[in-house]
Amino acid sequence: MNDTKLIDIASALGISVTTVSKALKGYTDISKATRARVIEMAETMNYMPNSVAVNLRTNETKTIGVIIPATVHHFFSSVLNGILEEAEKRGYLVIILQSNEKYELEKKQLALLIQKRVDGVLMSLSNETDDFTHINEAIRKKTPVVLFDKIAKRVDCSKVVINDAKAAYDAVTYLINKGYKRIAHFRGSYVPQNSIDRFLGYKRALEAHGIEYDSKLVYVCDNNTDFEDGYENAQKIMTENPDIDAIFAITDLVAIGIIKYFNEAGIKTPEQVAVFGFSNWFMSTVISPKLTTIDQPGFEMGHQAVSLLIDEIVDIKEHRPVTHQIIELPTRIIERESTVK
Amino acid sequence: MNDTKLIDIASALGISVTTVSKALKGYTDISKATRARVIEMAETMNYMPNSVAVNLRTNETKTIGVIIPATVHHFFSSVLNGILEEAEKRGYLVIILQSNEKYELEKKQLALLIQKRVDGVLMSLSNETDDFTHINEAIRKKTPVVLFDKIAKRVDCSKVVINDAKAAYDAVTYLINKGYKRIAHFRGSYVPQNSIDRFLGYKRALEAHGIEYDSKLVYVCDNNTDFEDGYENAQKIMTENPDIDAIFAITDLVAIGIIKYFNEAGIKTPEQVAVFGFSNWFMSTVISPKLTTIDQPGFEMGHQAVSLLIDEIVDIKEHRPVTHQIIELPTRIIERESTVK
DNA sequence: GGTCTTTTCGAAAACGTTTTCGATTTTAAT
DNA sequence: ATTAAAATCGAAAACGTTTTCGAAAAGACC
Repeated sequence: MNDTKLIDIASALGISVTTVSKALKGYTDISKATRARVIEMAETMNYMPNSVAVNLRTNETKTIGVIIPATVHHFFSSVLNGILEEAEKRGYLVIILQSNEKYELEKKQLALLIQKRVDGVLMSLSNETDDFTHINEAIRKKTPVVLFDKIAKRVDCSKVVINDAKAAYDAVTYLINKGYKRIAHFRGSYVPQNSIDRFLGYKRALEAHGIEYDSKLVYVCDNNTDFEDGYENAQKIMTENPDIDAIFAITDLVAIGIIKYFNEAGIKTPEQVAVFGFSNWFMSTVISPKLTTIDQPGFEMGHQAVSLLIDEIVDIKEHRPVTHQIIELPTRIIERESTVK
Repeated sequence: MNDTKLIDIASALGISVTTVSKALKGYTDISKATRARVIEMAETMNYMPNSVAVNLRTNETKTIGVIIPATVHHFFSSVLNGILEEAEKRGYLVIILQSNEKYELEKKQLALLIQKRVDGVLMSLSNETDDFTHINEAIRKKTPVVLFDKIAKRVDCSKVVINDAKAAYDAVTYLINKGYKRIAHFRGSYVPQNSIDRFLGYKRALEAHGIEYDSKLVYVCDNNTDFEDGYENAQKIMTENPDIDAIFAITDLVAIGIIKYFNEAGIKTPEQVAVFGFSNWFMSTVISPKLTTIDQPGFEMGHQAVSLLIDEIVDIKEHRPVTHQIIELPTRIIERESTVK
């Protein structure tokens, strides 16, 4: 009920709060004897330091903020798990905020986190964000920021990403090597960097292997209900371009929508049309046929992002020079049934 | 870089910090004129109150803690979204912790949150938790706790739940009415209340409709990898009890594991064996056949839990008597393909 | 102009720690 | 025994607010 404070221990022992504080924190100018007494008394009185007071005095909160653009789902839930695990390991708490892909909200939330005196913030940008002064402002105020997944190249801070263009290039190259020739792409909307990069990777892979790029084979999935998008566009493409033999989808969810339509329409996967996903979401092993996809290491991304951030926090604290790193996590092709005849 | 504080505004204006503070907080004993000057100066100096100092002085942090037992996935991601949305709306930040179904961790994390001086905590219990003194202790220390989903009946606090027993009863009754006679149950482990209640609902529905309960038809899924559990137990039950005609699974994920095995083994769903899930997880519409399930309103649950918690926080703050409520959210059967021949 | 009320402001304490710096005591050295 | 060095402790300031309470100034009234 009534928390015990330093002064309670002090008066119970007839010594000063200074001595109690020092004893508890292991200062060397306290005798073994009194330290032992303090520690024991602290235990019996069930003392727990008041974090808020400590925060005020030490000017650090052992808390980091996280801003993610979308609802906690699929890929971001993996990232979040990685973040939570690593933060816990390093003794930090994490405050989560969702910007819902809105720039204004993202900006407001970042300000809120700084006001809360978090020691650093992790963020993945909203689709709308094309002005980065709020982030630069945070960095200028000595609140370290590290960006992950949806980043801004122009912001000078640490980042952890995958190479979307390369991953997409690899995927399409894989399909070409497997003998597929008329490869469609179900892309995302036009703004986010990921969507653009994956599209570019697709296009370059085609061109690099002497296959002419045909814009009619690119369908846009931008309803934010990836699954439905995949389903409907699959239906559409099979009437408009029935001669395709493979689809590279921007997301596993889109791919699963495609497969579902194919299953219902009696279109054989991969015999008639192969399907390639992106992310290696858990469900891709459950669907039939199992989905070939790109493994996007969300958990690892969360891990690394926290690690980078906390390293920077302690560097700043100890007045060491900070160095910004860009970690590019490797992706790899997970070959399953949806592309092997 | 260097944040402006009250004293900066004060000295810029040649007045006291007291006056500045009061002006900013709308105290009535400050003249219109000086208030205007203060507010303007605060704006131009870009003043933002130091939350930590405010927290210390006011003894509240406008922050709530959330402890969930499992990794942010499936059902809990919906709850989390509901929590985040409602907390944002009411001006609270949220700190997330995962207990990984471990009692010791849950206990430690609760203590951590209290030490951090969160204004309240939301928790869903770990599977291991059968001692509730840590929770009672928190409540005794005037940190309100509200339990959701995986609750303990014996703890005196607000709760938001579904009626697991009734939902399960309804599900099994539905199966019986559909003509299924030999209905198995894939249950969860023995400790969590949900698991118990769903099992009891299953058993009661059988008995209420003149079907003898057969303990051999109950399989336990307690590996925390629900999907695999479903898959393996499906394999097992078809050799041990090949005469079943339906399975009521404790979770959509278990159900999906079952369906996956059936699909691979050539067992027709629902013709040979019907499958009934629980939660109405998004993926249940993607699997073939689409899964009949119970809709469990996770998002709404998060909403209500936050609402209850914050109401209690302000009641305590204003010294009003607190009243504990138990909100039971309605569930409903979502009929899909896995149970209709 | 004097009294009384209202308006407007600020000094100071408080929240619970941490840390500097000096004071006192003990031990070591001669 | 004297002095120097080491060990042990505590007073006080500081972190940035909020809020109480009293004081001063201004306005109202006769």
